[in-house]
Parts: sequence; C-alpha cells; structure tokens
Amino acid sequence: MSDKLLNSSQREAVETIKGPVLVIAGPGSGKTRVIEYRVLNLIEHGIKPESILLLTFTRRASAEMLNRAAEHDPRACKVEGGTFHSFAYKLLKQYGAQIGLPKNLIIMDEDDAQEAVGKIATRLGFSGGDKKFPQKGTLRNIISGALNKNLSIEGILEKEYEHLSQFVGDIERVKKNYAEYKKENGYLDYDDLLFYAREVLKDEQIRNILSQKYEYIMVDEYQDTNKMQGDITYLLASKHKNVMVVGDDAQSIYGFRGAYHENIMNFPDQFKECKLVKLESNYRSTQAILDLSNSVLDNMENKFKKVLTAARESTGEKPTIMYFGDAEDEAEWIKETIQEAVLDGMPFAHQAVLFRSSYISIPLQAELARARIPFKFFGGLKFYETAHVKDVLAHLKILANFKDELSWSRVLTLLPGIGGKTAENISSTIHRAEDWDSALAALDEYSAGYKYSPYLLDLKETLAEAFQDKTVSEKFGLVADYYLPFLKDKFDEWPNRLNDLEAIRPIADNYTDLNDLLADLAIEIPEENQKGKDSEKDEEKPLTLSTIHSAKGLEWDAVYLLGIIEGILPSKMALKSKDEIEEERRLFYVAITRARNKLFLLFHLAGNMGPMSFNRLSRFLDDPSVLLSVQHKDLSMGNAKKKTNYNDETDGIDDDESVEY
DNA sequence: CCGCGGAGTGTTTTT
DNA sequence: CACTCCGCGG
Repeated sequence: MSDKLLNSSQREAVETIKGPVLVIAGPGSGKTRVIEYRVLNLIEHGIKPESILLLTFTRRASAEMLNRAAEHDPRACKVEGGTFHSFAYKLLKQYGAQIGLPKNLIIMDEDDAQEAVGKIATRLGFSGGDKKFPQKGTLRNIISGALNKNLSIEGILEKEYEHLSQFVGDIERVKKNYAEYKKENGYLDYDDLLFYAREVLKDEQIRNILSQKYEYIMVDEYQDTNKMQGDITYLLASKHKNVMVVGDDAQSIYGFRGAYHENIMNFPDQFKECKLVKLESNYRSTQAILDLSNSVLDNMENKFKKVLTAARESTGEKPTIMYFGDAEDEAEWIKETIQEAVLDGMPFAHQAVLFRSSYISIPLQAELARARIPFKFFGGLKFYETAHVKDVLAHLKILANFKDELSWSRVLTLLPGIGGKTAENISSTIHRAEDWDSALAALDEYSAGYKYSPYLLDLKETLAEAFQDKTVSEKFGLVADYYLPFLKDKFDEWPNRLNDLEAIRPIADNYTDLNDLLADLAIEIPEENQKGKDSEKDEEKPLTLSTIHSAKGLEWDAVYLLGIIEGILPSKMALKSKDEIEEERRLFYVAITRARNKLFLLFHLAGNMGPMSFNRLSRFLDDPSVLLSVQHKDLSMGNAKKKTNYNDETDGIDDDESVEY
C-alpha cells in the first residue's frame, strides 16, 4: 500500500499489527503520517475500524488524522477518536452508574471548580479574616496538582508551595469537603473524568468488555499524558497488549499540568515485549534550522537520545536573532517582513508568530490590526470562558439540571438586589426540590415582597418557557434574548461581547441534546466555523498568532518567535526549579522546530518594568554551539555599544529578566 | 445583606 | 493595567 511513501522506521511502526509499540518521533518526522497509515493498514488487515481507539491531545488532532486516512479508505471514519477527557466522559456515561456515579453528570470547567472550592473554603470558615489562607485559585491548583502529579497534599505543598505548608491540615479538609460536595451534586471536574474512568477500568468485568471492544489502542503525544492517563492506557491494553504510543520526550511541555514523563519512560517496562521505533528523519525543516534544534537538544537532559537529520536537500538560511529597541519597533518589522514575504509568494497562512505567553503579543496585535492584516489567535482565554458566555451557559445548565447549584448562583446574582448570600438561600431551597416543576415552584417563596422579586419572576418565566419541548437552538435563543439587558448593563463594550454570543448560536444549532452541547463546550470545543475549511485557498487564509503550547504539532514556512528574553522564555514563573527551566527549554525546542524554511528569533531591549529596565537575551541562546547556529541582526539604535550587553554575564544574576539601572 | 469604590495584587502554559 | 478582594455605607 504505502511503501513508497514511508521510510523504513515509519514502515516498521505502520506494519506492526499485534503487540506493544513505542514510537519516539522527533519533530517533523512524519508521525501523523505513521498514525494515518497504521489505521489504514489495520483496516486493510481486516480489523474492524470500530475496534480501533485513537486517543489524542486535542479533538482537532484526531479529526485531522482520521480524515486524512478516510480519504484513502472511508471506513477510517468509524475509528473511535478523541481526547482522553472525551473518551472518559463517554465511558462514564455508560458505566458510571456501576461505580456509584449519578445518572446525570455535570461537567465543571476550571472556573466552576474554583468557584466550588472557594465556596467550601468559606463554609469551613477559612477564607475570612484568617491570616494568609490561600485563595480559591491556588487551592484548586493545589488539590488538582496533587491528584495529577500523584502526590499527597503534603507532598505538593513541600514541592511547590512551601510557604503554605502550615495549612496542610486545613487544605486536606477543603479537599475532602470538595470531593463530597461534588458527589452530592453530581459534579465532575476535569480530574474526576480521568479519575473515575480509571476506576471504571479497574473493574475487571468492565475492563474485559472494553478490551474486547477496543482491540487496538493508539495514543498520540504520550509524553504529555499524566499518571491517570497512563494508567488508563495501561488498563485498556493490559489484556491484549495491542497498543502503540507515540511521543517525544524532548517535546514534553505539559509538566505544569501533571504530565508524567515516567509514562513514556516506563512503557518498555510495563510492556516487556515492546518494540521501540525511532523516527529521526526530519521532513520539515532545512538543515540550518535543524542544526540549531540539535544544539538545543544537546543541552537538554533528555533520555531517548536522538539526532535530527534533514531529509530535505537545501541547507537553507541560518536562523536569525533580531535585536530591536522596543516591542513597537519589533512589531513594525514583523509586519513589514510578513507583508514582503506575501509579495514573494508566501501567503499569510504559511507564516506564524509564536510566543510563550499571550500578553507579549499585544503590541503586535495592535500593529497588525492597524495594517489590516488578518490573523487568527490561538491560546489564552477562549471565548466560551469569558464572563458573558458563561452567564448564558449557566441558564442552559439549569435547564439541563435544575440542581446545578453553581449555575443557579451565577444566574441569580445577575439580578439586582441578589448577592451571594441570597443566591445561596434560594438555591438551597431549590436543591431540596424533587423535580423541575417543584424547583420552579420553590421560587415563588421569593417572588413577592423583595426588591428583586419582579426580576425573579421574569427569570422564572424565561426558564419555564425554555424548558418546554424546544430545540437546543430555540432554548439558546430564548436565554440569549433574556440575557441581553443584563449584558448591556454589565459591560460597556457589550456589542463585542454580543458577537461572542452570536458565535455560539450556530454551534448550538448542531445539537439535539442540550447535555451533549454543554459537555462538549466543557471538554472538547466544537470546531468553530467549519465553513470554507477546504474550499478556501491558502492565499485567503489568515496569519497565525499562537502560544507555543497551542502550536504543538503544527508547522509553517516562516516562524517568528517572539520574546527570546530572560523572564519571558524561560518564563520568570518557571525559574524556581531546574525541572521547570528544562520544560521551558523544551518549549523553546518545540517553537523552533515548527519552522520549515525561515526562522526569526526576536529580542527587544526595552523591559516592561518601567522606562529604565532592560531585557537580557534568553539563557537558551547562551551556549557556544547554539550561537554558532544563528546569525545576528541588530536593528536597535546605537547597536555597537549595547550589543556587548546582551550576553553580559558580569552582573552575575542569571535569574532576573530585567536589570534596572 | 447588597453593591460600590478603593486599594492592592500579581502577571504562563490548558484538557 | 486588569482583575480581585476587602471594607464600608446604605
């Protein structure tokens, strides 16, 4: 079938049907193609597509691979693909009851989880005037981090929050109460999805059913899975051992979220007869870009040793470090360079600007907007995480589950005269109701005599109507209309926000079940505007601006990497430990290996700590062989003098991004 | 008990 | 510089 299109290592991975395989796939080594062709190969060997399970990091990734495979063989569409979280949700819908979960599962997003944790801390009397008890966001991070990183509360405090060690006992109580609270209310946070999925799989009977159903397991981006995901993979495959995991330890960038590199390290121990395949030929980048990548790789403490070699002929141009005076000059230069490249035949869609954190792209965004250059932004706050969208969704969540206390609280506090306390009173009354009708009836108790009563009646009416036998899209319409006056009142720039709400409407139209819509919005975002996906020509597609995290797995002809600056990459938040700095280095590696032909590393001198602060070049460039692989171009003013400063080690501080004079 | 306004805080990455 | 928290007045 695919012989001509694959090299020998790729073919080995593709053609292995039975047994465990670990594929270590360097960037640009054709790993997507391997998965695509392996799916095809399995199907060609008579394996039912429904018995193949492909777990990936994002929905987009699995859809892309399966769509490509389906172009060769339409049966590939029937392969089951998705993220661990969506797969877990599916398992729990079917088997949750057997481990004591309620029928109706409500998925909490990160915001809900924080809200709930905060509520519990308050109830326990911790958050009040008490000294320095951590706030809800930190609490949630501690609790989640402990679970994801397989640590006790004490352990994680010791490692990451030493200053909070005095609160171990209290935080443990919050954790326990939070767990009970979720159980009572039927809530599942992101961690619970994985946790309970693993619980389900621990049941031998269910596990047997599932290993019969999914006979071939494939997992992509295995280096970024956490302990629970690793366990799930193991349990799913433990019986038949037909499991292929693909990953690259050098590209592990989700340690902060609990990615557990032991998963990939221990895979050969878990599956003794495992076949190890390394993909080291790089089909993406020029040798010049790979030289830099290899130097960065050399500085890494990674485990599966590898060297990237270019399959492409031309050596290409050395990556360039660009030096600017300030972010505005830099933005202007990027804008002009991108425009010139377009004139030279490299459309916007083939270029991307990458960065460690969203905020450093703000000056550029302004510049691009001024120049009317169309761009698409990836990373940062998603529109469905914004306050106004969550407001509307809260109403829908109530329709889906009238006991959803967090949503009631959100909906009620919108009303003038209702604050946290009143909302809690009302929602606890509702919580005692048996069904929807009595829940609404419970509102009557408050429907007269209070300042907020007329508003409450209005709310009740809207909800009652939307609850009727209506389509998801009608429900959405009713709620959105009801919400409009609140939107206008709450936000000065409401027209923008109205656009966001309008953007949900077409998504809602695609659903017949409200629960599915809500679950998908929380776990796997439905692709926005599918329209014109392929019909659109590259020339008409926009430029990409993306965080490095969101750029994983993608590639462009030209990449502009913003902020090669101490404190930005590596982030100043990550300077506490060696491990975190190493993760930043891998992030740098991921960024530069996205580029096919041209790579620019951008530095600007003016710091953001005031007019007298100056940036220093990122430590990741500070290595002889790394420096040999790049060229320099200085566009800052009076460059000759300042240039010596960039690598100035004499002040001896290597963990400070800005030096004040 | 609500909600306003002032003060303070802290600023990453995401399923 | 945006958002959150806190304290106070109504």
